Amino acid sequence: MLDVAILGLLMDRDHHGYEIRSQLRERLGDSESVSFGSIYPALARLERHGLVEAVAPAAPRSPAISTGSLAGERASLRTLRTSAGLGRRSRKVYRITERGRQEFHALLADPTTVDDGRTFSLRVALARYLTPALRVRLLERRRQDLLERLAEVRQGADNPDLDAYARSVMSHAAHSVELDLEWIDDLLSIERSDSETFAQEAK
Amino acid sequence: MLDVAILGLLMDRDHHGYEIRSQLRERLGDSESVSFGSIYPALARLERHGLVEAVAPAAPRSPAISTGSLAGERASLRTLRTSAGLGRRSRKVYRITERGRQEFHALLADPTTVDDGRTFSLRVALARYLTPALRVRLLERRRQDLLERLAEVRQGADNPDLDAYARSVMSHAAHSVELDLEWIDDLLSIERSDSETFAQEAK
DNA sequence: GTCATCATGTAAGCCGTTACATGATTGC
DNA sequence: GCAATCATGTAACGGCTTACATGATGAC
Repeated sequence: MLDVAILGLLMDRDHHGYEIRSQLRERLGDSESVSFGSIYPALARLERHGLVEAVAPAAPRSPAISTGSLAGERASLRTLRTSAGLGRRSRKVYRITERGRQEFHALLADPTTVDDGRTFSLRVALARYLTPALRVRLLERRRQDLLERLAEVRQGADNPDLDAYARSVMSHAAHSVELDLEWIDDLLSIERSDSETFAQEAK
Repeated sequence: MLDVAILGLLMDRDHHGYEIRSQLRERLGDSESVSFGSIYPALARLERHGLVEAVAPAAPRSPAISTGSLAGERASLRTLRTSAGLGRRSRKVYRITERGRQEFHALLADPTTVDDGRTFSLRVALARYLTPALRVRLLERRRQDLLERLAEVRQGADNPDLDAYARSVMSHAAHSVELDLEWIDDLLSIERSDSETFAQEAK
């Protein structure tokens, strides 16, 4: 799922690795920060697979004429790692490729992966890249899972075998799932009113 | 954290591996079930470390006199794997040892591990095994972390750069954290009123 | 007699972490 | 000149999953 998240951020604009960590929290709502030891290898892998590419950032002074020499190689690497005059140096900025965009859409819509809370939130945060029909499918699937979970934790909350602390955990879990369900129902009703507004989507 | 969870279940009563998975959900509120491929190796490891031991379940007919022979070894294994006449067979039932109890308390109270939502819930579910002071420490730590997270997601919810879906994720995350905080504050006020009721705890 | 459920276990591998190594830039 | 922050990367390792292999019991 890290791959979808990174590709999702790059759909918006170019990023360098260090930045991606904070963006994951700020834009995609990721609660436990992923470590750099995950991010850099992931970017390298995505680059090897041709889904992203390193770019020379904006305002390229001395446009890096390739001389074919070793010196030229080093120079272009330096250019690659030089930022847009904003002070910082030695950044490696990545851009998503066309293949990356295709892969992103495929991963985001993949019906075989079962969502937990984290991946579901990630997908909703990127839901503008899904079709209305895929959004509804995503939401309804999660809704079904949460209804089952709700029945389970409600039973736990009423279980007299459990002590007060364990019951409290169960009852809080129930409230938490209820809140999630309200959220999903809100999102679903928005999807439905939208599709009424422009009565055009294929049934 | 699987170790604490398993040991926590065994603090209550003996369990066999297959049962532990369901108990994790039903009694400890674990939302994503851990697989058997995790549980059995964990039990084997705990047994190697002497924290749990396999027991011959109740009503041990033919008390398994050790003959030293290979046949005897097999027989005692069979006894070990025979359940308390409740139909089921070939279960391996585990009991926590004294060292296991010590280790359990140490792990549960360990101040060096930072809790995420999952481990925090687990610890609260097992909070009856903590002293009042340790419970308060656990709750207050988590409270602090959540306050920081709340500030972050509230900013995200107000960020006009984000589209409606991403903002919705942030705003739901905020509500979710608020619910968690209410829960924690409830638990804290209970802890405090309890310690007033029996005004005895060392300050 | 065969299917669903209960039950244990192993092996391969994924995905992520921590710890380490390196170095540039900014502010004091 | 030194510390804090920004920035990239590697290596070792940990924990958990999936898939596989095996087998007993109870229900139909």
